[in-house]
Amino acid sequence: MPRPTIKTIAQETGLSIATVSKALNDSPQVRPETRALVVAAAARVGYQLNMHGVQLRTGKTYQVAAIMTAPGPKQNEWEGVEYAQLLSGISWALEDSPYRVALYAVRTFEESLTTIRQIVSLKKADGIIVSGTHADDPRVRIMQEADFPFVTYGTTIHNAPHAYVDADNEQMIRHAVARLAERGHRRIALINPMAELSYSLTRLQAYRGALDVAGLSFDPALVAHGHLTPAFGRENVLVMSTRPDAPTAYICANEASALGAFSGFHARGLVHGRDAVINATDDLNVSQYFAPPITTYFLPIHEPSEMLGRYILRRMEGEAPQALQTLIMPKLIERSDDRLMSG
Amino acid sequence: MPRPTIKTIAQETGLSIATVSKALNDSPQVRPETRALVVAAAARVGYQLNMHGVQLRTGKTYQVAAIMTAPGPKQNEWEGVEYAQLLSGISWALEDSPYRVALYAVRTFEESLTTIRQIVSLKKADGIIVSGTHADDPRVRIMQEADFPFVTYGTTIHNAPHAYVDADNEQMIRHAVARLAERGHRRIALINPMAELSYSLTRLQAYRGALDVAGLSFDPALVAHGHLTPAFGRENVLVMSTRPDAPTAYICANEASALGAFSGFHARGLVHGRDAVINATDDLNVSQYFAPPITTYFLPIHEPSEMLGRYILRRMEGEAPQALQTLIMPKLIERSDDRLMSG
DNA sequence: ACAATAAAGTTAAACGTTTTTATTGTGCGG
DNA sequence: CCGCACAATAAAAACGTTTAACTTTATTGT
Repeated sequence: MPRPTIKTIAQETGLSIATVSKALNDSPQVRPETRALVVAAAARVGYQLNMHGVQLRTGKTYQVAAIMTAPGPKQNEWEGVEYAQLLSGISWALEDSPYRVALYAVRTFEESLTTIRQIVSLKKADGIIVSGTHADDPRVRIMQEADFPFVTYGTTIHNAPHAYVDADNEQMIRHAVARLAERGHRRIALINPMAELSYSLTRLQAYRGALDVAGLSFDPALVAHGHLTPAFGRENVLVMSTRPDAPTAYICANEASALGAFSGFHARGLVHGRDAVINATDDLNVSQYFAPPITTYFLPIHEPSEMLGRYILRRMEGEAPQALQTLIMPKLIERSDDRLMSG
Repeated sequence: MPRPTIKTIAQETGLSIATVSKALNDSPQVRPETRALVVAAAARVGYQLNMHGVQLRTGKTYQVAAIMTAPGPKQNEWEGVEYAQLLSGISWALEDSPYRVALYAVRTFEESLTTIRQIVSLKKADGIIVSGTHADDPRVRIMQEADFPFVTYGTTIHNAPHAYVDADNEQMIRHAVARLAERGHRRIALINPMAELSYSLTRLQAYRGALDVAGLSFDPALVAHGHLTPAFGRENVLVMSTRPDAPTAYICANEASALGAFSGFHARGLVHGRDAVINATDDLNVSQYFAPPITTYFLPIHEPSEMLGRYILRRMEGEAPQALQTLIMPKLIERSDDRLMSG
C-alpha cells in the first residue's frame, strides 16, 4: 500500500484534491463541516504531508541553515565546543515548526562567505543562522541586500540593523574590570578573541573605558588577540607573567583559554590567588571544577541558542529585524574573592 | 529573469528536456557531442539543478539525519561537547556529495527512538547516523527491519551486524589496566559511562579481563556508571577515596569526568602522582592542559567522524554493512609516569 | 534490397502539492 | 420568477525533474 496523499483523501471523501488541500490548510473557502470530514479522513488513512510536493510548488525549503565555523581537522585544539549546545538549542526551538536545521560546517570565514552566497542565491534554505560576526561583516551585507532572513549570534558594529542575539560583552567586561580594580588590581590582562571579531572590539573598548573610569592606564602589552584555545591562554600567561610589571589578573574570554592560563600558571610556578588571578567569561560550567574554582560570568547557553531559533522563525515570518535584537547579561559567579595580595 | 531550468537549456540547444536531463546525468543514451552541447549551454545560462524537482520525482531527500542526543536545557553540566567536532567531520565528508546533514537534537534515548521511527517510516532522510548505542539497541533493529541505511558511532553487542565506527574500547582498557598494574597499582577504579551503553559493557568486560591477567581481584565498589560529567567524576573520587582501601588509580572514560576527578582530588587534599593518579580515554586535547597533565588515550575525533560520513555514503549506495565496520585504536599519550608511590 | 536491430532522440506521464480560474448551487432583492 | 451575487467546490495548470514508452534514423546481416 503506497503512502496516502491528498488524492487518497479526495477519493475517500468524494471531494476534489483542491478542496482537500484547502481544508488541510485552514482556508476560509471551505465549510467547517467539510473541513471536519477531510480531517477525519486524513486521520483515518494516516495521511502525512509530503514536503517534497510542497517544496516544489512553493519554492520553500523548510530548512534553516546553521553556519558553523569549526576549526579544520588538523587543528586538534579544544575549540568551538560551544557549538554542540548552540545547535541543539536551535534545533529544539524549531521542533514544533516544519523547519529543520541543515548544518553547514565551514573551516574559514571566506568559506562561510561563499557558502552563504550560495544558500542565498540558490535558495537552499529559508533562513540562516550565523555566528562569529565581524565588526563590519560582508555576510550580513549579502543577506541584507538579498532580503534574506537571518539572525546572527553576535552583533556587528558597522552594518545596518539586523536580528541578533549576543551576550552583553560591554557590560560584562566593564563589570569585570571594575570589580578587579576595586579589589586592588592595577595590571589587568585581557585575553581576547581574534581582533576581527565584533565582540573582540566591543570588549576591548569596554576594557579601555573601564580602565579609564578606574583611573588605570592602558597598556597594549596586556591585551592579546587570537583563537581562544587552551594553547593561546597558556602562551599569553607564559609571556605576560615574565614581564617586569606582570599582570595580577587575567580576564579570559572563555574557559578553554582560562584552562590554558591555568596551565601557564603551573608551568611558571604561579599560585592562583597569591601571584595572580584568572577570571573568565562564557562559562560553560567547566570552571567550577578548576582547582581552585575561578570567578566567571555565566550564561546558560541554551538561552541564547533557543532565542536564535525563535528569532529566525519570526524573521522568516516577516517580522522586522529591529524587534529581534537581544543582549543577555551573564551572571557573575564569584568562586574566588580575587583580592590582590600585596606582595 | 527566473532561474534557468532544464527547459531553458532545451530551448537554448533545440533539444528536448528529456535529452537534456539524460545528458546531465551521463546517460549512455546520449551522444558525447550532444552531451558537450548541453553542458556548454548549462554553463552559459548558469544552470543549477533544482533539488526539489529531483526529490519529488525520485523520492530521495538527499539528507543524512544526524541524531544528536544532547542533555536537556536544564542540564548545564559540561557534556556532549564532542558532538561539535563529530558533526563537522560528518559534514565535511559529505561536502562533495549532494547530501546535507540534517540535525535532529533529542533529549533522551526514547526520543531518539521515536525520531528514528519517524524518519524511517516517512522517509525524511536517506540515511541516519546515530551514536550512544546500547548493547541491545532497538533503534538498530528498527532501521534494519526497514532496510534503512545507517551507521552507528559505537558498536552493539546483541544486534545483527551493521555499519559502525568506534574506538577500540576493548584494547584500550586492557592496555590501560595492564599498564597501571605494571606500575604497581593494585586498586584501579573505573569511571565508566552509563551501564546501558554498549561501550560501557565492553569496557567493563575488558577491565575484568585485564584484572584477571594481572592477577588482581575485581571489586565492584571501584566501578561507577553514570553520565560522564565533571560532577560525576568528582562525586566518585569523593566517595572512593575515603574507603579504607582507596584506589591508587582512576581510569576516567572522558576528559570531563577526569576534570571532575581532579576537582575531587583538590577537595580531598589528594596530590596527583603521590596519592593516586588519573588516566583518561577519549582525549579531546584538554588533558594536556591539566595541572599536572595526565596520561590519556588520544583519538583525533575528526578521524572517526569523517569515517562516519564516508560510511553512510557508501551504505546509501548499497554497500554491505559488513564492509563498513571499523574500530580505531587510540594512541597512548604518556604525560605522567603514573608509578605507584609506595606509602 | 530489405527486414531486423541498434542508436539517439522525443513525447508524455508522473511524483504531491498549491493556487488560479471556472463551475455549480443557493438565497436574495426586485 | 428572474437575474445576480455569493458561497462552496471542482477543474486544471504549474512547480522541475526523471523515466518508460515510443519514434526516427542509421547500421547491420543475409
